[in-house]
Amino acid sequence: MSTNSVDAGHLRAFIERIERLEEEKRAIADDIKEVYAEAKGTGYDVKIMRKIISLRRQDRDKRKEEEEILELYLSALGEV
Amino acid sequence: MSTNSVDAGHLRAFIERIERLEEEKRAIADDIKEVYAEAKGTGYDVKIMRKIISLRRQDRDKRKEEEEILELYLSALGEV
Amino acid sequence: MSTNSVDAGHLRAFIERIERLEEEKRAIADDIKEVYAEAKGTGYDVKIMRKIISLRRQDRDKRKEEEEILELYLSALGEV
Amino acid sequence: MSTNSVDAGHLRAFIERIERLEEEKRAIADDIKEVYAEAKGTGYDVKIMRKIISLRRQDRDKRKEEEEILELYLSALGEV
DNA sequence: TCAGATAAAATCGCGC
DNA sequence: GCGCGATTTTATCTGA
Repeated sequence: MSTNSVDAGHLRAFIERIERLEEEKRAIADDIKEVYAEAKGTGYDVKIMRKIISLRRQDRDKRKEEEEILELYLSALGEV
Repeated sequence: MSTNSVDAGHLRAFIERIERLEEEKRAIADDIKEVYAEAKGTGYDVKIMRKIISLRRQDRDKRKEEEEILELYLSALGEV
Repeated sequence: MSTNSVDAGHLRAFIERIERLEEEKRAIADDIKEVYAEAKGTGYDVKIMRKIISLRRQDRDKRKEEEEILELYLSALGEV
Repeated sequence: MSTNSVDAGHLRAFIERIERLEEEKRAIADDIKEVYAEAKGTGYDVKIMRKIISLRRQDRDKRKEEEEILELYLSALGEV
């Protein structure tokens, strides 16, 4: 009985932590939207901006992956 | 020329702001995942947690919409 | 060779089925628009109608989710 | 008073008609999903299928638009 | 006709 | 690896 109520309190704490984090996430998503709106207001094309950001992210990911592969090679060599 | 470089700089600034915000968003998403993992580690069922959180979110959304429709009703009455 | 042409024919059949279904879907969407237009023509506020419909849909969805979480609870208890 | 109740009944009728149509629309959307699933089950790539369908739709739209422009030209000539 | 809101489709990411 | 839920992107619609 006591165990259950403690557990319930713990579960509630987890859930509220997640909800707070999701709220923060939503706030940031709104900030992003605002920046896009501001950029649009100064004449930039949002669709193009999204493409640029997407390409840059792909570049980063690609570079990171290449580094990881390099690491793998190096550690494999170390084990020879 | 000067105009273009200024504009380009401005666009770059917008893009970097967005990229920073997206990075923050990703960090929070990771935090959320960690909380789920921790809750799972203490024995809670993640699927049920998600459902609970989803239901609570629906409650909030519904309440918000009900307030909005009340506003709509009132403004509609005001126009009679 | 024979295999390819059969497969191509099969793919074509899938695609045409989907296109026909999408056409039906579009027709129904048009019907819905017409009903809204007709309601508007008899003096109803479309925005309010949409809100009402949205709230009713939320009710249904929430009820469905509540049943699902009940299932989850029961199955979780069954595993104790 | 009588007017209001009649109106309410009428509004309810409109809403229920729309809800029925939306239900049909959802059913067709489900059918489409099923066809995709079936195609996937027989080895087709859903992403590619979507591309094909999208391209074919664009073709149709383009052709329709060209026909409309042709109509415009012809009627403009008729008015000369 | 266009912006802003709404809804739909496509994509991504997770848990199982 | 697949289904499913969330997110993001695209298309549609309405009101100014």
